[in-house]
Amino acid sequence: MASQSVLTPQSQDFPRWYQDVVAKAEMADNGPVRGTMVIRPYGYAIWELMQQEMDRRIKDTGAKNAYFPLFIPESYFSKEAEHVEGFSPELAVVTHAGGEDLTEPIVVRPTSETVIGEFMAKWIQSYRDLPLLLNQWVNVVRWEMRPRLFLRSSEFLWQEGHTAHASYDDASAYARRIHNEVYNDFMLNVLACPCYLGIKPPSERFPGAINSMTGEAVMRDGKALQMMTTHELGRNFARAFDIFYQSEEGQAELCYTTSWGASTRMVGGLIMVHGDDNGLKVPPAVAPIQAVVIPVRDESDVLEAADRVAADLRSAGVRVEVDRGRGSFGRRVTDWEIKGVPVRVEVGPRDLAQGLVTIVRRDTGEKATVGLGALTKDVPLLLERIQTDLLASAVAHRDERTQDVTSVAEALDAAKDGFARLAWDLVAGEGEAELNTQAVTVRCLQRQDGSMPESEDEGGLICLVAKSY
RNA sequence: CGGGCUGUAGCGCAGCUUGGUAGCGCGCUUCGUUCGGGACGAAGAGGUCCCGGGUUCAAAUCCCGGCAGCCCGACCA
Repeated sequence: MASQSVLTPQSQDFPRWYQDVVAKAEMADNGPVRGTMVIRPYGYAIWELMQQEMDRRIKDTGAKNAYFPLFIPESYFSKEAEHVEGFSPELAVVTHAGGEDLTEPIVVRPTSETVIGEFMAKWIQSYRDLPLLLNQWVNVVRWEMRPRLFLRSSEFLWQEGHTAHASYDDASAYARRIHNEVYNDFMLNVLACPCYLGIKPPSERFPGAINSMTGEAVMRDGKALQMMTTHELGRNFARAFDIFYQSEEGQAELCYTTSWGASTRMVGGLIMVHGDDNGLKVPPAVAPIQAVVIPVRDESDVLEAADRVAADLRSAGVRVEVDRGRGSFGRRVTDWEIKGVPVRVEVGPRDLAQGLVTIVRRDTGEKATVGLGALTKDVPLLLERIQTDLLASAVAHRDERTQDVTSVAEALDAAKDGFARLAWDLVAGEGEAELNTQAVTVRCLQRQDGSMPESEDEGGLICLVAKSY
């Protein structure tokens, strides 16, 4: 039997590896328009589980879901100077509709601060209306120069939260709560993707924000991927859209607003953090299929046993599927490995004769034989262990790929295959420009202890720099 | 927008130099044998050779003009 690689070429050529996995795991295809993406049912099932987990956390902070229009009058964008400048190059604009040229072009939303700002101004009258905490799950369009499936597509799905507050402190505290209790908690406990949390340097800030917080994950090849972002918008958008409230003292006051988002990019991040040359490794928390039962022979007693095993696991709360494919054993196993199903249960006559089945972990390849009666206890436990082990190995990989350095030159060297951590004072200004010449960017600023600074003015900050997707 | 490259079956490609019946691998369909780590045999289906024009008895192949896509930089969730 000739050995043959599932995925070629391998990790040396990472984007190509990535495309192969996405295609073979039946996650997504390129859409008919350059940069758009078709998400296939398996990829969407992962996204749905992510949505559920994140939506629950968002609602726990008191935010409510709503919906705002896809089409935004172009004039809304010009109301905030930095915002329009930042987004103009990547807007898709409708100029023609109903068989006529439009008098005012319509922008397909790249993000919804502007429309939502317009409505916040109408909805907020009194301090009693605050905080106003809104979220929406929608598609947005950004005409990027180099699209890549999941990581940066022209159209993508996301959650965008928009809130208005009476004070800077309240806005700031809420933004930090979202960043920690929603985003970081989700990344650690659901996606098992540890992120460096920090603030963006001014050069990388969201257009119109006074502060942008980020979570930067370390991909398998050492490059960075921004997994989510939370912006403090100060009073910039409130001023542009007249979002006032009447205070207890009867004064008209401008609101402080925030916005925060996380997108289908997380699916791509998941693949590139946990995947290997055999395909995906999907953490059990977001695995549409947590265990696949494979009858090793197409014989009725084996098939029946497989069905019983699946029924038992299902009743134990495991998302399970029986593989009734006709291919050879090896083919079927490989196909499930590519899809990253965390646990494989092999049901065959030799084991069955002794009342046993074989269970195999996708993440380590480790095999064990267990009694039929123990499965409903062992598989859920194993799924929990895989979830925590995936996080542990991602943390270890992140740390291996991060070097402490003491100069921009050393940082450039370290950024060839990972992150570099150094004093922000060494980088700010000319150092950042020098890094940029080698496609290395400042991913985030942190305090010495790794915690989130109030702002870049704090002094004594460190920065993490890397190449990014 | 700079610098490289490619358009031929669903996917990956050969054929083009030197014009002459549209090919290969994978995948797909049917039947049979298989099935504890990527099986095998037999038979089949599938084409606007990117588009337009030119040269020629004859163009995937030569000439001219378009268009599209990919990779490396600047943008970005």
